[in-house]
Amino acid sequence: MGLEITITDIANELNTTAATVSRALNNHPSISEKRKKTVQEAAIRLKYKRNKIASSLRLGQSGVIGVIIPSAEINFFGSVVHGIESMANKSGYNILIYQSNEEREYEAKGIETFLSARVDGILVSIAKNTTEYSHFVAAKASNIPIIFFDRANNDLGIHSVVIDDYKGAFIATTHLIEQDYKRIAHISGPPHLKIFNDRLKGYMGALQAHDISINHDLIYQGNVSIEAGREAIRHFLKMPDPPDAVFAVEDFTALGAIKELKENGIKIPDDFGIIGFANEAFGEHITPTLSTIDQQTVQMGKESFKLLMQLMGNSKNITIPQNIVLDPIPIFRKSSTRRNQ
Amino acid sequence: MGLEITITDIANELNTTAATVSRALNNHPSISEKRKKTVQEAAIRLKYKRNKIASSLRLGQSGVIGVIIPSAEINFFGSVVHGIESMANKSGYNILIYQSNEEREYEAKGIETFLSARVDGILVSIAKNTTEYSHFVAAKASNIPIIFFDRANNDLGIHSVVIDDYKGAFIATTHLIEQDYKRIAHISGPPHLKIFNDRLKGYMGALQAHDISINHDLIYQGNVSIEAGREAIRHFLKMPDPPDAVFAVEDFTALGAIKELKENGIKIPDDFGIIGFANEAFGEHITPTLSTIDQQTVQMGKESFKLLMQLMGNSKNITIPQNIVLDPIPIFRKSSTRRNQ
DNA sequence: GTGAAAGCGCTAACAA
DNA sequence: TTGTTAGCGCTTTCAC
Repeated sequence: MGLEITITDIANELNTTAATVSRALNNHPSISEKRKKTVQEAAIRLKYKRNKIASSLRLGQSGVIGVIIPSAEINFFGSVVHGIESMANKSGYNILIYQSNEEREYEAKGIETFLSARVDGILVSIAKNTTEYSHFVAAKASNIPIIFFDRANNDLGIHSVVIDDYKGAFIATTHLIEQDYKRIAHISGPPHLKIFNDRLKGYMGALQAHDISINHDLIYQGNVSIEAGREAIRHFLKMPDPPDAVFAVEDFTALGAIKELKENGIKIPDDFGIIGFANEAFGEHITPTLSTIDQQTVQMGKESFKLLMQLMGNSKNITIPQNIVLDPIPIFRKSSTRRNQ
Repeated sequence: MGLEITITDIANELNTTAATVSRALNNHPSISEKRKKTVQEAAIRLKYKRNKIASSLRLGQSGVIGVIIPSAEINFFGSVVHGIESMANKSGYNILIYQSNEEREYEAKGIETFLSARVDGILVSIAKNTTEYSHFVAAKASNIPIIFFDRANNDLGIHSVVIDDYKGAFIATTHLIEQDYKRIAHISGPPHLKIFNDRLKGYMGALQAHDISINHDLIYQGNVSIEAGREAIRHFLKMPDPPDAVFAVEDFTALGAIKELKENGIKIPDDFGIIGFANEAFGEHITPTLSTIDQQTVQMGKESFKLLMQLMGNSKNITIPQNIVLDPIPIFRKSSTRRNQ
């Protein structure tokens, strides 16, 4: 550093001033075309690269968006980040990534870092282990546009972009009903997380909508993992009157269920139907292929950025928290589609 | 903006000067402990957040690393980014993400953006469609530390961190030989990409090392996809003397091969052995589980950042390009492990 | 141990 | 249409 070409260098070269060069490079209307041309040429010739740091300091905006995700290793977030970045890129914004590792401490540090970096907006998917939200409240108080995506909290007056978990679960369960399964169970996730609780409610809502009474023995509470799926099936198979279908809270749970059922010689989908949630990549490659609910990850990223753009444009105008809810997309594959239908 | 608290505000509050406050906050040795304490307290009380943009401008370094990846949606890169970010975070650096979408044009724009943002270093995995490298040469010329990871080009004098594709392919092929498969084929990728060519060479090297002659009819050139795997198998099965095992250049290709073999009623691994490359997530969940070569993605991210740190520390000292080569890790599962062994 | 003053590179109000 | 001047918030040299 220090040896970089500045607009002053260009100005000296052309016997003019930094102000004129700045205006020419920024396509200011009051600069003659001839001037613009000579300045552009000199800039290229001297290999000038605008110093965005100086520009940001002067303008009071960085052109950077901060994104906090639990982990870049999780497919889902990579996919959302893809949506965010591609949209942001079109609008001239860059994306700073921070991983919370599912811990509140890192999450709070991420907020601090972003505030310090003077990002123009923050996108967050809340860490699993976050139960205390003052860092978000502080961010909101400091007046920076902030939006939750996927893992949101509606009690903080913070905008959010999520998918309709209730609806997704409702669709999934209804599908099992329509496939003529009679005793439909649910493997749920930790109930303190809203997304999982909504899926449980969607399951119950679908049963009720079809006048099927809810049997709490058919609801197994797991912790969203392959092993939880296996445990649930082991538990169900011990019952005198076991279920003949399962809506699993998440694809990995569904996968565990499938593995356990296959090991017990139970035929899927003929004797047992399975549907998951998330549309993980493996779903279309396992046997049987897994029915699931797609979460519109890329779209979620794009919508999140779009909403953020609105907030950054006129944060004063949007006082009521916007909660954008995306439609889940059902993907019915073999694990829940009976041949004899 | 504009209403943010600055060190001048703190200085006024404490009847001192910005210089002293700056020094106190930066733990400068010549500031008394008492001063430091009062300044820290005032900073917290006034909710001061250091303006990193101003600091960066003054210091001539941004504390930001630019990372260019083909797409955040691809698992592999999410995983590497995870490694980079977690390592960088520990050293107080932040990560700017840019997606090339496999196009040279975006890649070049990413370099421009990063140069303009005055990032302290750049990490790139080259886009598939990049065949002209002047943008990298320009970056190198402008003296910014730059490193390729995974997809590298050794002709530009640019440092790189990759895995040993030759060795991985050698191990995979040797494993098939040791499992007593007799006619071992290879489904390769586009030969102009070094990583795929290295795997082809590793396949051939392993055969030669075991005194098995190379039969070019057993090398099918595909384009790294599920469909390519299927096509290859269809092609092989038409042969009068078809192969009894395949080392596929990549897991998705192996997956296509497995699907096609199963549909033809061929038993894996008894009558046909398969091994892939990449350790994609689906591999351990399909039937049969897929043998593969792990690419050490997280480690690759960490090593890349570590090397970058060295370059940023003393770029003058390292004149010879460093090419770090990580060891691939074999993962042998059912698709290539015969029961009768 | 602290203050005064300058400057990083850019942009914008004001003046001409 | 262009130049002058000031200042964004921070750090650092030099002086005391």
